[in-house]
Amino acid sequence: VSSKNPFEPREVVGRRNRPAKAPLDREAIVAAGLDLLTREGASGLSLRKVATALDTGAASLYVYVESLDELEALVLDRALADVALPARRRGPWRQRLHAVLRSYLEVLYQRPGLAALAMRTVAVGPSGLAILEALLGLLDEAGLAPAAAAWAVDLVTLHATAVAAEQSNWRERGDVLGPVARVLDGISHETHPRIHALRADLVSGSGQGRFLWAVDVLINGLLATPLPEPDASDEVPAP
Amino acid sequence: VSSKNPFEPREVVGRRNRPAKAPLDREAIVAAGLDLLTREGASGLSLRKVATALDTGAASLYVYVESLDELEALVLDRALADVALPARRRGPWRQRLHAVLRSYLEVLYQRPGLAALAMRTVAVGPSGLAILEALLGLLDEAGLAPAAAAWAVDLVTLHATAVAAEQSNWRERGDVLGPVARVLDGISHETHPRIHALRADLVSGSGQGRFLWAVDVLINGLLATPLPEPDASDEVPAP
DNA sequence: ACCTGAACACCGTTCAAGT
DNA sequence: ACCTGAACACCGTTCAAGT
Repeated sequence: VSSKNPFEPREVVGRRNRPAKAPLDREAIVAAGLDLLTREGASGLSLRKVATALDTGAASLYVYVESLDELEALVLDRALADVALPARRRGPWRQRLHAVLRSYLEVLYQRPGLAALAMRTVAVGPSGLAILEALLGLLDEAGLAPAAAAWAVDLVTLHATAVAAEQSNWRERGDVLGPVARVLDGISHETHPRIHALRADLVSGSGQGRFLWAVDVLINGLLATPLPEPDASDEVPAP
Repeated sequence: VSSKNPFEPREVVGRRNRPAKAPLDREAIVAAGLDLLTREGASGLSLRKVATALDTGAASLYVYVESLDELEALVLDRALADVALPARRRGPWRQRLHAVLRSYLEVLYQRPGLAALAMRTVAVGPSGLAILEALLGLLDEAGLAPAAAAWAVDLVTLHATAVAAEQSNWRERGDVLGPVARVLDGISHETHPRIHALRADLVSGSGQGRFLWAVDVLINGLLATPLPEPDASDEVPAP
């Protein structure tokens, strides 16, 4: 059978038999999810789109993944593998701490929608745990008591995640900060004297500069603030 | 016509003519939205559900509201009207600052889904501006330079919002912190010595206690950290 | 055991048609 | 000017039916 004739019906290879396409697999699902998220943003990570990318139907994914929530947690942890952790214990701890947090921020910021995802998911996969372990080490080097370091690591990662989420949002909608600045410019001195006076300062500075300043605020505050007494009641910690 | 007979067909009042139901109106739409959000959580605030609550179709809302995004911003600001701001300038500023932030946290925390909404919306409505103005005053009392107060107010509200979002999330899913604690308990001392050692401290303390401690960390850090030089480049601020 | 299509119960937004 | 129903292009999840 000479099959050079272009008009002859092409032999339709069953989609299932194409060796190029990896068979369905938890790994492949997570990889496709992260890929879609990176390329299309928050709305790209849906079970239906992941399924389409893998040449199947959404229902088929449920064999490998319990729900969209679980897939999101897996995608987040896979992305967090890219966070650069300090290899050796060299140089000032503050610099290394800055570097880890900046890397974390960047990983979240580079994938639109990933930060929002991190806000609603506790990262306890292998990558998340590695970051946690590294941060605990750095906070120990900083001189924090172990129990304080435990609370501090939460504070510091929550801050970085929130900043990434806020900024990713602005970017995804296109408005960087312009509309806010315009609102602030319209604020009357009579009703809101402080906002009026500070209207420029409120939106000043680059995201990067403000983030690193905030990290220093956190570090300096942590060094200056002891844990509250482990009293049974919920009292205000002593200043 | 004696209409006491219960079997007589009730006179069906045209839905449009019932005086009990307020006519469509931006105010009514926002009120219905906040009501749904409060009672049903994040998934309660949808254009279709608001429309059903107001006895109309989703399309009708577009006369009064540009999009779901705009409705969300309006609902957020209306909810923020409940935040308690200090009436007079009495008592230590730190206590009043704690009180404002705790009230803000509570308002967000009491309406499931509102915190997540606040994470993706800049609150520049009347209520949001009133809170901003009050916080700027308190940070001025604390002794911060005006420009520092401008950045600080952002840092402090972002933190409170993020904490509310994180905790609302846990509550909405039912798992308070148990699953995380179980994961941490399974962490090996060999691979993650610090996480293993601190597995109890990482999840210890009440949300309230941790929040107030974190606020003090922020305040103390702000008092100890000057703004970076307004250099053109994005340098790390001096510690 | 794995995969599938169809169905269910939802979304935001648009638009032609009515009053 | 305001309201409406229907349509469009999506969702996550379930389930009976196939192999």
